[in-house]
Amino acid sequence: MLDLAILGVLDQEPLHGYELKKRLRGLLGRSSGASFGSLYPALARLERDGSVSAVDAAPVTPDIPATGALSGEMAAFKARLRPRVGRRGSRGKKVYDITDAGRAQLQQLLGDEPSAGRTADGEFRLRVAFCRLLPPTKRHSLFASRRRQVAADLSEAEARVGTAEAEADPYIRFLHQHDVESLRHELAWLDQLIDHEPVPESA
Amino acid sequence: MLDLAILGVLDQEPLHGYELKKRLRGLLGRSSGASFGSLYPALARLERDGSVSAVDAAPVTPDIPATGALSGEMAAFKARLRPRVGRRGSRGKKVYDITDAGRAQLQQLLGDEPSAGRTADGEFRLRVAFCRLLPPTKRHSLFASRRRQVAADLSEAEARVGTAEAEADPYIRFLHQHDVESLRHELAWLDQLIDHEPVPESA
DNA sequence: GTCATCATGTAAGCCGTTACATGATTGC
DNA sequence: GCAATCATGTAACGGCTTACATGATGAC
Repeated sequence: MLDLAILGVLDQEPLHGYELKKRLRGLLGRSSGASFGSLYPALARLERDGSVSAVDAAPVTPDIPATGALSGEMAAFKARLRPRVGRRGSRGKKVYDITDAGRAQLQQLLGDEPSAGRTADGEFRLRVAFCRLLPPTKRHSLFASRRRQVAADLSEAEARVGTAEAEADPYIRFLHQHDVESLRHELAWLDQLIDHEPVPESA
Repeated sequence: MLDLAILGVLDQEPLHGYELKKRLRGLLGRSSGASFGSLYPALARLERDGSVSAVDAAPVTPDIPATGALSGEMAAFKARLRPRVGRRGSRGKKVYDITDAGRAQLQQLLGDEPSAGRTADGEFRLRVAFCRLLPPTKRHSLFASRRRQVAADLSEAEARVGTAEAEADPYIRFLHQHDVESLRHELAWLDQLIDHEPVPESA
């Protein structure tokens, strides 16, 4: 799943690991911010497999041709001149870019049916995030399948409200109530997503 | 975390593993339904540690004294007589009950501060579910700390809406929009929880 | 009698977190 | 110069899932 996330993000824009991690946090959405301990090994592996290629970010400033021995000081000088541009000195950073093989792998990861049952929460997020890469049919079936799952979960959750233990304990009741509301909200959101799609005639 | 869940559930009622798993599914809420592969070893460990005690559910029917060699058939016979009482034949089931040591451990697990950062989603659920076991002060600080976290997450999520990538891709936009709404909803829910509490004068 | 469900367990292996180790850059 | 942040990695360890193995019970 990390592979999917990495390839999907790099497909938009080449990035180095540290920056990638920040993007991933936004995508995987709180809770699961892939840690360095998993991210870097994953990048290394993807590089070995040829799915991404790493280039050591330019050790000299790109704008000005190297002036011999001064280039190092020049970089520092320039950095001091424009402190808030966001572009920090780039020595030592490894910028990763997706390769054709990587794009193929990404397509394959996205295409693989989520094996029927219970697609992990985070995985669905990812698939939605990279929806643009999917053909409309797959997109639709992704949403539909998720909708079924959420609807089923909602039924279960509704059944739990009004149970003996829910009646007895106000905190449990709060919990179940929140579950129901969240699921209803997610269902409505999914319907929005589905309605937004240009419906494919053949499902 | 599994320990916490198991002890908390058993604190309400002795159960065998299979039934326990079902309860756990309701508590941990979709996604994470502890599997047998983790549940049974956990129960075994808790038993070794003396936190729970297991009794093999009565191998002979309790109502009728064992009639020698016939007891086995008797159980089957009785089960056939009342098929829908819910009490199924109980041969081989191990019913686990929490011990005093277990209750102490449960209190300790609940009492341990969630170490500041990012209490996993599921852990918060559990702590809420077992709130009744907490003194009001701890309860309040649990809610307050969670509220801070969610509020922070909400800020981040709001910041992501209207970003370049969000503008470019409708699916990303949907995702971020949903994040914001969900977090707002959770915040409102937390406020309900907090308001519901008899406010302790000294925080 | 056979199939689904109930019920309990073991073993292998993935996946990821935590902790550790290192070093450049920048702000003060 | 010093601390904070940026940046990249390694190693150990842990927990959970998956798959496997087994058997009783109940419905049809």
